[in-house]
Amino acid sequence: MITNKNCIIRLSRYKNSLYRLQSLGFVKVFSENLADAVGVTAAQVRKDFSLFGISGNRRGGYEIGSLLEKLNTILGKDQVQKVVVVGAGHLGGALMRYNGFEKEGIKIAACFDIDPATYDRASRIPVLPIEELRAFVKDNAIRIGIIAVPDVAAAQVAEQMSNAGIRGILNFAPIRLKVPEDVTINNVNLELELENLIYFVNILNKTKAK
Amino acid sequence: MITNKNCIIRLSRYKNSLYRLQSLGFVKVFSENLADAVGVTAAQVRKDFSLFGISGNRRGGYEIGSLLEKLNTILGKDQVQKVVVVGAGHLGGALMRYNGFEKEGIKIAACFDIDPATYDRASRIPVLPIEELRAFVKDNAIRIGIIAVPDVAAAQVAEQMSNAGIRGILNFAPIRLKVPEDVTINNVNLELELENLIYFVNILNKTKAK
DNA sequence: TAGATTGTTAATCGATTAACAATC
DNA sequence: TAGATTGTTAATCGATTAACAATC
Repeated sequence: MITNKNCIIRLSRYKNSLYRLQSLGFVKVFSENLADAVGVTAAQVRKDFSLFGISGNRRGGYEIGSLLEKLNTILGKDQVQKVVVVGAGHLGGALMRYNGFEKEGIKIAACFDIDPATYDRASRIPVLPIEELRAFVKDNAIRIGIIAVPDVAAAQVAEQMSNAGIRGILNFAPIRLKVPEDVTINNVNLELELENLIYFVNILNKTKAK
Repeated sequence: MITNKNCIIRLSRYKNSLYRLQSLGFVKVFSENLADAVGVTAAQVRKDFSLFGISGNRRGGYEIGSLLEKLNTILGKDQVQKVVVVGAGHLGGALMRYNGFEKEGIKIAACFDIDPATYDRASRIPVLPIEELRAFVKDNAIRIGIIAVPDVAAAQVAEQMSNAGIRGILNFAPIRLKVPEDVTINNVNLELELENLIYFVNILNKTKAK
């Protein structure tokens, strides 16, 4: 329905800010407050909400509890989301051990690799042969996968994921993946992010020097 | 001068595609070719170039070699960029061992942490006490830092970086950092990326079900 | 009621694209 | 020259913001 990525990212931010406000004891919030907390305009907040049919109370603002419920439903946070990681290298390992996902209702169900030395079925998060990806994804109704393999292997992994039934891919490999159009890809390209920072640091430095 | 992040990201993509084309033996390229390779329109390519005063040859397109030179200068790739990492945990460790940075001319010069158990001055990339950050950054004229610490520590690290003279921060902690306006921040928020994927997977699924 | 805030429409802004004169 | 491609202006598109009538 709504396909603007920035808008959805803002919904996530509203949600996070609302939890903070709630933990501070607030029960209601005005678009103005929330806008300040997230760093957007009040009009943006109201517009975003109206896009999703979320309405408040003219004069009384929004009730945080019910607002959070609606946002959580929209964002699919009403159930734990299971994801798989492919690539048990340094990055894959870091992701498996990262505990920030849990509190967001995201669970890494398993990791897959081609190297038998990495396999570990007894681990809290099992590391399995890539050949088992398809069956595992089907059996566990997984729809999200994370690609944490070297760039030369990424295209093939994306295809395997797509064939297995995965419909959303978080890709850490610095290459552009081709997938069917019903598969969504979010890229995290660290080289690109750093290169970008370098540019802005350089021009701001030059501008100052003038 | 130009402050549109998307535009700079496209320059990086042009650069990467041009290297590929060059390695295939091409010497010249038309805006149309490059646009296809990167997935934008030919008008976008020409517009981006003209924004940076890059001109080609009417009728003859652009000469890849000199184009790459100009892009590399704009993107600061004419010299190795040294960066520091703060946080020697799983993510920091993965970044230190990631070898994709080197071929992009990005060198992690050192890592810093508060936990003495992580310190290792003899390592290829030394792991040092956070107290030494400031001196190290000054001595090595570092301007880019990566935050790979838990979210509760991120704000303080950002301030230490900023005070030490760092002007660009790649932040992996899922919180919004406040820094002086001459410091550029790029955020990599994995929870947000996954949450975003979940949304799009869910709605595409629902749309199909209709 | 009077006053404040929402919900939505219209205006603005910025980025992308189309079109075409300039020109190699 | 004739033809193809650039460089740039104008048109389009989409997203953000301002404004204000509706209303609690």
